[in-house]
Amino acid sequence: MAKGITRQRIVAAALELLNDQGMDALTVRALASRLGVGAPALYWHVRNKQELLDEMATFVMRRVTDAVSAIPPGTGWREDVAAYARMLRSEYLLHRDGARIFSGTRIADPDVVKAKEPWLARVTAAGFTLTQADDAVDLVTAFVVGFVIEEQERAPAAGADPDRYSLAGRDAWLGDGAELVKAAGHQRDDGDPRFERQLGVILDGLAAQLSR
Amino acid sequence: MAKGITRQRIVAAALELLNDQGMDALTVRALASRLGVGAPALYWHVRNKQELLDEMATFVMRRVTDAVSAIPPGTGWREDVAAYARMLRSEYLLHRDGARIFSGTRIADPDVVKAKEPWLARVTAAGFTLTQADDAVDLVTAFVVGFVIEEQERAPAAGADPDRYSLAGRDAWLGDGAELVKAAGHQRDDGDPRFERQLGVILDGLAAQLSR
DNA sequence: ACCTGAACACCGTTCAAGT
DNA sequence: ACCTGAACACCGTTCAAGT
Repeated sequence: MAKGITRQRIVAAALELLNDQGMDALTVRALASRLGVGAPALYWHVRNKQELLDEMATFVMRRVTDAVSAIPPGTGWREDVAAYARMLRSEYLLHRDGARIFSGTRIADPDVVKAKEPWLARVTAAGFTLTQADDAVDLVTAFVVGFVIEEQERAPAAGADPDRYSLAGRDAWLGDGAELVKAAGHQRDDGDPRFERQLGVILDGLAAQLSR
Repeated sequence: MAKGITRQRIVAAALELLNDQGMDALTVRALASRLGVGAPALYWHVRNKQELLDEMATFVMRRVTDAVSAIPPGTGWREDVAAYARMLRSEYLLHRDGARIFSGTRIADPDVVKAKEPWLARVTAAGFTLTQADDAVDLVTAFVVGFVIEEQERAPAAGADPDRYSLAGRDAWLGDGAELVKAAGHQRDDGDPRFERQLGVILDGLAAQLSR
């Protein structure tokens, strides 16, 4: 029962392993032993590790597009764009080092790419040109990738220097001057509210394209 | 003359190696042999590879902040923000896999972080709150990181499947339907104009915060 | 068709020992 | 103080051989 390795089971196990142990522990050998086979066995089902990563990213993106597709029509472009951004972020956050690992991989399934179609249809119907709508997806995607990479990087890395992470420690590290930099650090709130504010800026910028 | 290894020389050589050979070839051993020493020698000057990467990223960010600091005052917040975005992108583009490698590293030099001070001063002077200015830096940074990761990923990876990269090949891969997705692919222009358009959206969004 | 065993050519890092 | 030689515990991947 432990055998009968399939592509899907490999991908599922790889995502579990990533969550449990993190990026560095996601090795072909560790993945194989979790599946109860030797490492070379995986190469029967998958060309190489990169193809495995692509498959993992495709799985995650499928969840994003499925969720976005489930949104009822007529909610307005702003909510459509925001929903995509939020789903992408939360799916990345679900997996350790998700943004770092999945960005820059290639979607392996055409259906996942094609899922952009209704999204583009809605946004263009709202008055955007096709190029503007396409830019909007890319802009939001780039923003989320960059945002979550930073977010996950800042995660509690065991054994990190606490002085660099506490506010007082950071102020001391910075030394004299730079009052605005320090004040900004103190006001800074992490996570959802910051994400929502910055996403709001992008949405406002997109809205400005309509009234021109 | 080949000896006398110093932290600076190590970082410089590492950046050269990255440019010449790419991310996967940036190994401690290859770096050491380029410097004419054995691999363990580097561990006298640098704690581990991560510290080396942090130092490389700090070097690159110093070039960005230097360039931004050189901008004469009074050019307006919009140009200040745009200049930062453009400098960050071009410095990343200067190094193979730059965005991927340097994102999620920690700045090692407080002076580089403190260089944000005049930038924050100018942007707040233009009417933004400190939180808005701080958000603006982060938003632009996240966008550039995400954008350039995608941009460098799409670079001519030797031995890639040309059918996935040519427009006709992509259309065939996509199969039937998804006319908007295909049309968007055909209209798509890469590089500078796309970057400028998307940056413009962000700038418009920031401008909207002032008129409220 | 699917998997194992053994091997190849590497990694980052440590540590005693040299100068 | 700075570097070498040798080693440790790993990597991703290949390939003949088994079933």
